[in-house]
Amino acid sequence: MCGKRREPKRNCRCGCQVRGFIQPRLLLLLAQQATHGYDLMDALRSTAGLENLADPGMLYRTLRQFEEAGLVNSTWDTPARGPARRVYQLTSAGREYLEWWSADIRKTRDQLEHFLAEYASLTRAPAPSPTKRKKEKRK
Amino acid sequence: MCGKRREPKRNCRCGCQVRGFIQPRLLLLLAQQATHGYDLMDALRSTAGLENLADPGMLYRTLRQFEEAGLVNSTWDTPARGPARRVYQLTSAGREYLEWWSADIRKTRDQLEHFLAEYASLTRAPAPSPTKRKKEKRK
DNA sequence: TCCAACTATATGATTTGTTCATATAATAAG
DNA sequence: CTTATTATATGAACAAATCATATAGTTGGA
Repeated sequence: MCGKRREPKRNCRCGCQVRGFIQPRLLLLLAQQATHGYDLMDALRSTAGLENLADPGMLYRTLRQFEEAGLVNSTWDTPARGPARRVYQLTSAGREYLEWWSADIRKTRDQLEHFLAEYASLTRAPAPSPTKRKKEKRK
Repeated sequence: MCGKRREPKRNCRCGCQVRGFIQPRLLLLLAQQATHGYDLMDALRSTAGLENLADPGMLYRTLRQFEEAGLVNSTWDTPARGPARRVYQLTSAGREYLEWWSADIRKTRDQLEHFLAEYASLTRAPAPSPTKRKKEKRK
């Protein structure tokens, strides 16, 4: 199902995507090495399953937001050849935020794990006896 | 960071959320047992970390979309006491879609796992030697 | 030399998903 | 007779993601 079952789009939003996953990905890449937007885009594109995170629009906007929020600093790099590039480097606030993200992502992973376990137990027991969900009356 | 660092909201969207995660959750619940919206809401609310998926607006809209897409059928149940309730039951198309979702969620979990592994390796090696990312020139 | 492809950054418009607010109605409890 | 609970639902507002497009310098080839 894709909303109203329209024509298949080039980049269908259907399916499981982690909201804002571009943020921790970028922070992690910048934690590994200070670099510029285009390079980050390349890095995302070459990571399996993250190709669609590499929309230039999202990417550059996110980097600007990071800077506004003080998570990164940027300086212009004018290399001998090629156009100028804005190089971003993580601040300590950015590192903290990355830390927070990783804790958050751990929680989300646990939720997905929980879902998968439930689904597996369902498919193992093909004839589900109608197990009534109890609803505990509050107070 | 929360967009533009505004006042804390009651249900801040910040953080890692799986886009559309209410969909597989509902399908799984309905695969376990045919039931109505309010009961599904209760079930979601009692699952840790999924409380905010239980917005009535989202929930009822999603159920209607499911029906439009042929993933569920609904019938009215008018119990001896209490207001009428629309009971949803999963169709075979719905079961297929749930299957597809579980495969998709597995992928997402793997991505999160990959992120966490990378982050862990970064924090294990506190002084990151500037490991240049190679960019393979395409043809 | 001109044109295409690549590197690099950026913004506007639109769509979709989520949240918030609110409406309805029947029943149950005090 | 008022309030709380059960139950379904819609409209408005907002946020995130996508799609489309703009720019400009560089590199390589015809």
